[in-house]
Order: sequence, then C-alpha cells, then structure tokens
Amino acid sequence: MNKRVTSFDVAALAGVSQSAVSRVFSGASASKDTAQKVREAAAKLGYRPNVLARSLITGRSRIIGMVVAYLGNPFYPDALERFSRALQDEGYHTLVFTLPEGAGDTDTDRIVQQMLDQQVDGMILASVGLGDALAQRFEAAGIPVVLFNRGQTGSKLAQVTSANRDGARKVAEFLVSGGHQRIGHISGWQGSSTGRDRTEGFLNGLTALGAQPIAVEDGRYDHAQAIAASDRLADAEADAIFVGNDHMAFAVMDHLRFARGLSVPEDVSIVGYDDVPMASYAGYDLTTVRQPVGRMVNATVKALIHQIEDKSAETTATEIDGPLILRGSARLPKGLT
Amino acid sequence: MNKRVTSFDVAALAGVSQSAVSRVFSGASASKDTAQKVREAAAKLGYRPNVLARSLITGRSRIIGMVVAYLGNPFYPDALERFSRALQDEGYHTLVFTLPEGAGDTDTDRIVQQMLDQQVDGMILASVGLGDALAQRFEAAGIPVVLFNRGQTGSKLAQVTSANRDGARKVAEFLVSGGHQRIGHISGWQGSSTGRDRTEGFLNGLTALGAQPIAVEDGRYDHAQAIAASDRLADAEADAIFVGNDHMAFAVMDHLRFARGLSVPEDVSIVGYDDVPMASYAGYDLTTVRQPVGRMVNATVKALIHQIEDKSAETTATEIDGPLILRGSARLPKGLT
DNA sequence: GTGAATTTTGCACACCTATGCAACACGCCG
DNA sequence: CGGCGTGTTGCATAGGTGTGCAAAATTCAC
Repeated sequence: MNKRVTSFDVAALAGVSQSAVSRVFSGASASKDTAQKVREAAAKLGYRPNVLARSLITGRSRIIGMVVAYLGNPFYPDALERFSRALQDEGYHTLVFTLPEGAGDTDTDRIVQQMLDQQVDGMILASVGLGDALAQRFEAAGIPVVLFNRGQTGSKLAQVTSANRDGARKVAEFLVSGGHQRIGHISGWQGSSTGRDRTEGFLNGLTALGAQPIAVEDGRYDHAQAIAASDRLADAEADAIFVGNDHMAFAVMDHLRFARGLSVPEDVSIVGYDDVPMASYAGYDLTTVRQPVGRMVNATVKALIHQIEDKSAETTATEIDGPLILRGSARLPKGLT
Repeated sequence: MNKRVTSFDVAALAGVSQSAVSRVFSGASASKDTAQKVREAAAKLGYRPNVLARSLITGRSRIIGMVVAYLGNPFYPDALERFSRALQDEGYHTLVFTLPEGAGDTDTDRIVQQMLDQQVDGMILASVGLGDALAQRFEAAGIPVVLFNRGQTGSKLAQVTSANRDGARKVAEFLVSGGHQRIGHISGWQGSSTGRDRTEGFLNGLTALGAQPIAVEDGRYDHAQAIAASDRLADAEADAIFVGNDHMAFAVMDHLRFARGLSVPEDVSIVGYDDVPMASYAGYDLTTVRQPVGRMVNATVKALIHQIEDKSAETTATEIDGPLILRGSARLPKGLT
C-alpha cells in the first residue's frame, strides 16, 4: 500500500515549504506563483489534506451530529436526507446517532459521552421525544445545538419548528366551518412541545368559535395508542378527528375503515399533521397541515452554522408557517371545491 | 471555557507517565495498581481520550461511511436505523452521505473525494441504484466496502442481499397455484442486480411451471414509472401483478383501485417485495416477500468489521433467505387459509 | 539470595497540519 | 537612495495520542 502523501511531499516537489502548501489548501494568502506550483505538485502526487490532522489542530471537525430516535415516521427520513444534502453543500458531514429504544439514564449518558468524544462541531436534535437533559448536556459542553421540530420552554436553545399552534388552529376552523358537530382529537405526545402546541392551538381555535371537543386523547405518537384512542372516539361517535401527526393518522384511518367499517370522510373526517409524502397517496388522500420540511431544514442548518461560526451569537427560535392541504379525508365546508 | 484535559494532566495527577495513561485507555497491558490510579485521576478530571488524536496516529477513525440515495422507500430508513444501532454497539459511528439527484460524474467524483477525505474505516453502499464505479473507487483506495441489498457480477466485492431469485420464484409458484392466468410483472430497475435477479427468478419460476407472463415492464423503482406500467398491464387485463418492491406496489395498488376502479385482489392480485412496515397496514395488506432487514444488517456489519480487522480476509457474498408473507392483496391458492 | 524470565514503565518520537513570529522581498514615495 | 508599508515565505511549534525500544521492576525457580 502506498504510504499517504503528506504536505511535506508536495512541498518538496514544488520546491516550497510545508507551510506554503498548508496555506494554499486552507485558503490563506499565497502568491499566484507558489499557489500554482503547489497545485501542480499536489495534483501530480494525488495529495489531499488529512482531515484528521487538520481537525486536531483547528479544533473543528466539520462534522455535525444528528440524533434521531424513530425513523418509522416518514417525516424524519425525509428530513434526514435533506439535512445530509444541505450540510454537504456547506462542507459539513452528518454523523447519525440513534438512541436505543428504552434508553435508561446510564445508557443515555454513555451515548452522550460518545457524541462528545466525536468532537462534533454542532448537534441537531431531531426527535420530539428526546429528553430535555440531552440538549442541556451539549449546551454545557459548549457545543452548538439546534432543536428540530421540537421546542423547549424556558430555555435559550435555538429551535426550529413549524407554526404548530397556527396550523392546528387552521384545522379547528376548517372542521368547524365544515359543519362537524362531534370533533375529537388524538394528540401528539403531551410530553413534547410539538404535541402540546398543536393541541393547544386546536383547542383555542375551537373555543374561539364557540365549539368544544367531545374528547381529547393522547396518542403519544404511537401506532397502537392511536388505534386504541380512535376506538374510543368512534364509540363516542365522533364525526371528525384531528390527529397529531400523519403517521398516527394513517393508523387511525386504517383502523376506522377496516376494523370499524366506517367511511372516510362520509362517516368521519380525518385531518393529520406533517404532510409526509404518503399523505398524498390515493389510498389515504389525507387532509393535513404541511410542515415545510425544506425550509425547516434550511433554517436549522443556517442557525447551526451561525452559532458555530460565531459562538457569541444569540440563539433564536424560528417558527415556519405551513398551509392546510385540502384532500379527500375530510369533508369540505360548503362552497369550497 | 476550561481547556481540554489531556493525558498529560491525568498522568501528572496520577503520578505516572503519559504513556501509562494511554495504555490504560487503549487497553494495553498495565499493572492493576497504575490502572487504578489512572482511572481515579481521569474520573476526577473528567478526562476522555481525544478521538481525533487517536485516529490520527492509529489511522483508524472508527467511522463507517454509508451511502444512501433515496430514503423515500421505507426499506432504507429502517435499514439505516438498524445500521446506526448495530455499528454503535460495535464502537463505530455512521457518517451518512447522500448522492445528489442527478449526480454527474464530476459531481460523484467530488463526493467520493470527500468520503475518502473523511478517513472512514469502511463503507456501506446501501442503494440499488449506485453505479458500480463508486464501489471500485473505494476498493482502489484500500477501503473495505460492503454492498447492501445490491450485488455486482464479476466482482469480488463483499455483498449482502436477500435470496432474490428464490423469493421471486416463490411468488411465481404462489401466483400460478392461485390459479392466475394472466400474470404480469413490473420489475425493479433492470440496471440493478437486485431488479434483475428478482425478474429472472420470477420468470424462471413461471417457466418451470409451464406458465409465462403476459408482459414484463421495467418500473425502475420509480412511482411514476410503476403507475404507467400498471396502466398498461391493466389494459392487458392482467389478473395478477408481481411488483419489484413494496414501494412501487403501493403506488400500483392505489392507482389500480382509485384511478382504474379495480378491486384487489378480486380483479387483480398484487404481490410486492421487501415487506416494509407499511405493507402490513390494513389499507394495503400487501402479500410480499420479506427481506429480513435485521439479519441482513447484522451480516453486513459483520462482514465489514471482518474486513476492517483483517484486511487480507477474503470477501464473501451472503444471501439471506426470506419467506413469502401471505396477506390480503393476492388471491390464495385453494385449500389455503 | 541469585540469576533468568517476564512484566511494567518512561522516554522519545511519529502522526500531519495550521499558525504566530520574524525575516524577507518588493514597490512606492519622498 | 533611504525608509516605509504591504504582502510572502520559512521556521518552529502546537495539537493529543499510540507505540518501539530500552531500562527498570517484578516474578519465579532453584
């Protein structure tokens, strides 16, 4: 195996010093003349700077850690793919961490240590279910963090979410003006800000219109829980259900249709949240609030890089607006096509 | 911010040399006594070895690169999540690379360079659509590679696939014994070994039973292509369609049901391949061949680590068998429940 | 207790790049 | 021609760890 070619080899061939080579490749100042010679020599030898050595001395790895907990909800793979692309375009790379299912405290501790050990320049926490402690740990270690699709009250952490309250309020208005009388809600996990905000926005929206839900159940972003909740709502003869995310909404639709024999939207209207690709499949054709993943991802990357490049920068909470997408799973208000 | 605590600091506190500290943390031999002192000092100072420095000198980063192209097919997020977990358990980490949509050659070149720059210890190529050139580049650079869910004929690269020919043959037998007379096939991309193998196995299976397909269309693992193909097969009055993966099968089912008004399986039986989680949703209830993701992932990780730890190890091609999962999207042979 | 065998330890260096500092070259103006 | 300012260059070192080598310490057998 050929030994690695180092900046010294290039320097020797180009007739300059190693520092000159370093300067050319790290974008520091160098004369046209030497830059030319160095590039030629480097090309001839196939030289590439050693990322590890560079990171060791600069203290920056150009690696971003991304924590995900559950990729079964198609919203997250979509986001992950976009993150990888966006970061790649900015010269960063994406290191994926997965939290084990029933991650106890000591387990989490060990994993966090591993993440810190990897010298990541920043962290994206992309899961509504991640405990607050995690973010604090990184903050304490001086590593920039951005929460994606998840907020944290009373904390100064940077975060990017969609306008969950607004979106949910739109759903409330839509369902009420659609003439629904018995509206139920299967919420996202109430331990998460995303879940709470959507529920809050929805209930406020109903109240503002003089309506109120027949029941609110915590679906916990879980298939089985959502199905159980939908059973109870069906027993209560709901004529509309707002479900906390699309992933649960699919389970609910399937269950109501095939296990309970109900028609959607004739017997019951279903509205979701996220607008994952599958929501537009003809089999579901789900009316839902769109989370603009692309813009959320871009905002997250921007906020993160901003923090990395200027550690003193103050963090921001960004909310991105998303429209209600009308499809066939919910009865339309009269007069709309 | 506290300066990083180094092995020298620990050594000073423990009253030993830096090398002793290094040896304790890298698992080399050390006496009980010094190990004890070092650990105590390290704990007191909160010392953790610097991964970058370690990698720089050992030449091993303990990072595995994973190339994915399209996470819209839920098979891959599932695999990715499992890979991340499995590698984490082995003390490795997962760096995700994404190939841009229309990756030209120069584009690909640049990305490959980036991957090589990252000093990954090994590569997992997890996309049926990745060009052969990619794998060759890593092999040439002396980096262990394993192809996941993808083969490569006439190459000595390590690869893990499911038993695609066998699985597809089972589908042929199942459809024929179900009494189907007009069997069509929407294949996976014929530019991929996975697509070709399934098609070949299916056609051989039919031939062996004295049957033959009414048509074979290349769906190219693409939604739109699959839908177009299903239109043509419906026009030809197929009574059964074997679709090259679940992801396309969903699109086909939706289209045939909602755009063409056909019933599944009364008018036409649909069989897929992969058994992604969504296949068991009541809305699709798809009969399909299971790819045992867990076992495939484990085999891949094992093969990769084997190569990393023993560079001279010869590479292997592993095929993992998967059962046909009977659900409701295809008519059953008489006598089966 | 003595010699050999074995384990443990410390020293010094290697890994490869970035960067502060001083030296240097060069152009320009007075 | 001298002096000054600007831009380049090389030297030397830092960054934190693993490891070969030789010296030291320990063990063991006799």
